Amino acid sequence: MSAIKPATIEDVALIAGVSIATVSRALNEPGKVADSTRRKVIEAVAQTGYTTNAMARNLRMRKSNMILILAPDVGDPNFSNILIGLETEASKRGYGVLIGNTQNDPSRETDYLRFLSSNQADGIILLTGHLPFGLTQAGPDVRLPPMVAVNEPVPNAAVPFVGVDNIEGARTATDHLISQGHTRIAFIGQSTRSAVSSYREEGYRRAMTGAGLTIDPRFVLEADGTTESGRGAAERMFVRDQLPTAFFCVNDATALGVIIALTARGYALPQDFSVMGFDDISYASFVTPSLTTMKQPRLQIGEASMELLLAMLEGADVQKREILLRAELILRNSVALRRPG
Amino acid sequence: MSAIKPATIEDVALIAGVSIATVSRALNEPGKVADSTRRKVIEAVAQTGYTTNAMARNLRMRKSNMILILAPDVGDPNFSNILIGLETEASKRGYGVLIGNTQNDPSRETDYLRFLSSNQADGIILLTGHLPFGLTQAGPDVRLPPMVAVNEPVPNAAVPFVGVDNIEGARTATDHLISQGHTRIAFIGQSTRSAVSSYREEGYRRAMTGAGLTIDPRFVLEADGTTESGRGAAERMFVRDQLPTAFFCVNDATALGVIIALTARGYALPQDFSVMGFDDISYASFVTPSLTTMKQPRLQIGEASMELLLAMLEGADVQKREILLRAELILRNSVALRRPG
DNA sequence: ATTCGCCATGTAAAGGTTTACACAAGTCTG
DNA sequence: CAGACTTGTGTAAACCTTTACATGGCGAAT
Repeated sequence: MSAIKPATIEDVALIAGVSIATVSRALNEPGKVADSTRRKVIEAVAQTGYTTNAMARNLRMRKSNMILILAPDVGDPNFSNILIGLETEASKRGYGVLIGNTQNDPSRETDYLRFLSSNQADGIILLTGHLPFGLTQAGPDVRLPPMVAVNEPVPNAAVPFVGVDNIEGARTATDHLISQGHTRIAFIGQSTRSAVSSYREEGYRRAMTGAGLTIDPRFVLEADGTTESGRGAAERMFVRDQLPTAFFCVNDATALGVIIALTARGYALPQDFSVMGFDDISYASFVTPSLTTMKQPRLQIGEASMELLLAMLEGADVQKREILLRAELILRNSVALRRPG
Repeated sequence: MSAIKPATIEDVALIAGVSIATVSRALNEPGKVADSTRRKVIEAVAQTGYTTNAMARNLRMRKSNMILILAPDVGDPNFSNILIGLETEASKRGYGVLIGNTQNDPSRETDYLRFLSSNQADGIILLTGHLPFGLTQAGPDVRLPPMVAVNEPVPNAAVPFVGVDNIEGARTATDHLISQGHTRIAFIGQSTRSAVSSYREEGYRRAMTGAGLTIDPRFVLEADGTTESGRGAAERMFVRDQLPTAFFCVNDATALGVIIALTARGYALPQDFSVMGFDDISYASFVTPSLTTMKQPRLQIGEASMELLLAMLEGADVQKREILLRAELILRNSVALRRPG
């Protein structure tokens, strides 16, 4: 019974005894068709096992119902739940999700744009923090395809953004350290090159200032966000004569590096030092001591950004919109009351 | 200069002064066209910024150059590097990768099949360990779409499989414990329901038998592969009068549970007990003690499975092929020499 | 000089939809 | 009861390619 060729709309029309136009309408705009004929069509569809050929539909409608996700590293633990959120929301709305792992390689970024130019994707979710190379190349005045930046905003471009409120989150984190009695609090992170990092530093500064604390400039150290950089920064701290009692790190990976360095020096955590991260990556609860951190609402970030992009595709006129979600304080064991000493 | 409508092959033909057929040939089968006209076409393409409309091509060629990846949980840490491998290989060959997060929900599994039936995907990479619900529904004799099972083989179906050699890997792991002087080695895992687990148990048994060791049946405990189940299994062990000196766990999550249970009971690891995992998940090196385990070659698994699927699509007649890759022993700190006592 | 074959190109069909437009048959309205 | 409007359906164009087949020119072989 399984036909070697899949049934087309014509087969259905023939069986139902109507024209192909009516079949199309019966399926897509049921209201525009008489009840009796609609029933005949439905019956014929069931009989043939017809499914509409998406290629033909897409060609005709100039729309693929497909979204391209560009990420520098699909394996990033920060990425997975965002991806689930993106996919869930897209799927709910009948869209498919196409992934592009760019590794920050300009040629790959450009290559993936072919999905757009060849009409295989309707829009882009951008997790790279910059426009794909092929678009920046085209000059500043080129008309951008529908897209939404997630996690990392795109500098100098009117791209709607969805992400966590880094300033507010960093402030909450720092406030937590302050509430535990800490006053000499270091910030480990890189503010010069990464927008995310500079927002988190800003939150740290506001919390410190807000609490009437002064920031010792020697307590603000560069680290590029890797575990290794966190380790190195903590080491550099120990050439100072005065030490902080707490470290607020730009992200969990950095915090992990700091923990490794402090542990290696024989300190007991969190008794001797408190360490705070940001992100709540998947293994934050498994390190020793388990990491007190700010949890990014990744699922919601994914859902919200896809929702925004689909709204744009469906004509909603989103200009320079920005959606900031709150990070949540996760209390674990790497932060403790400052020792009375 | 940016046309409101993208250029079609007809525009190019007009400018180059040839027919659209020649343009198509110049681009797709350069050998079949005179050098001089090919140059004219290339020139015209550059001038118009033409890119071929993939929808039209796909419609005509009945091929989408798109692969659907079905996974129960895209966020699984085991999944990310496989995904990178899949994507890299696909991209290299000009294919796109579509993801479907099924959460083992039959309705979602069925839903994603629409990508196949509507010609939006040419084949499936299956990480779920079972046929998508919509296909099993269709009866056993239904012609399966091109697909490759990864990580978890599909029972009772002629689906080519790519994954790690679990028997050999588990044997290597157990041999390592034996080489450290252990003789009372427990196996924590679930063999009844999961094929992967039963292979790993088989490897464990072969290693034990091969070394002339007997397996105490009380040392083989059920655990469903979660951290919590590992913790529970370890707890149940302690109602016995005799204890093992080493635990080989079906995966790292389980091993982590065992470590947590042992640590909570006040034991020092690895001095008091050795614990071995399997998988080398991303945070295996961050737990305390860091986990000695078998590393799955995830990148290669991803690449090999995509390679196989694409070969099938391009006509290679792969019947019941199986590609098994070797797991690699990763030495860390959760395994030590058995204490002489 | 005829035939053959090859090469480069053009013509037109096919792929499967959606939808603007046309048309016929009712149903209202005045 | 004529005209206007509504409702349901059909016809055919459009979406943009690829490719089977036809054509014409040209060199080689007979």
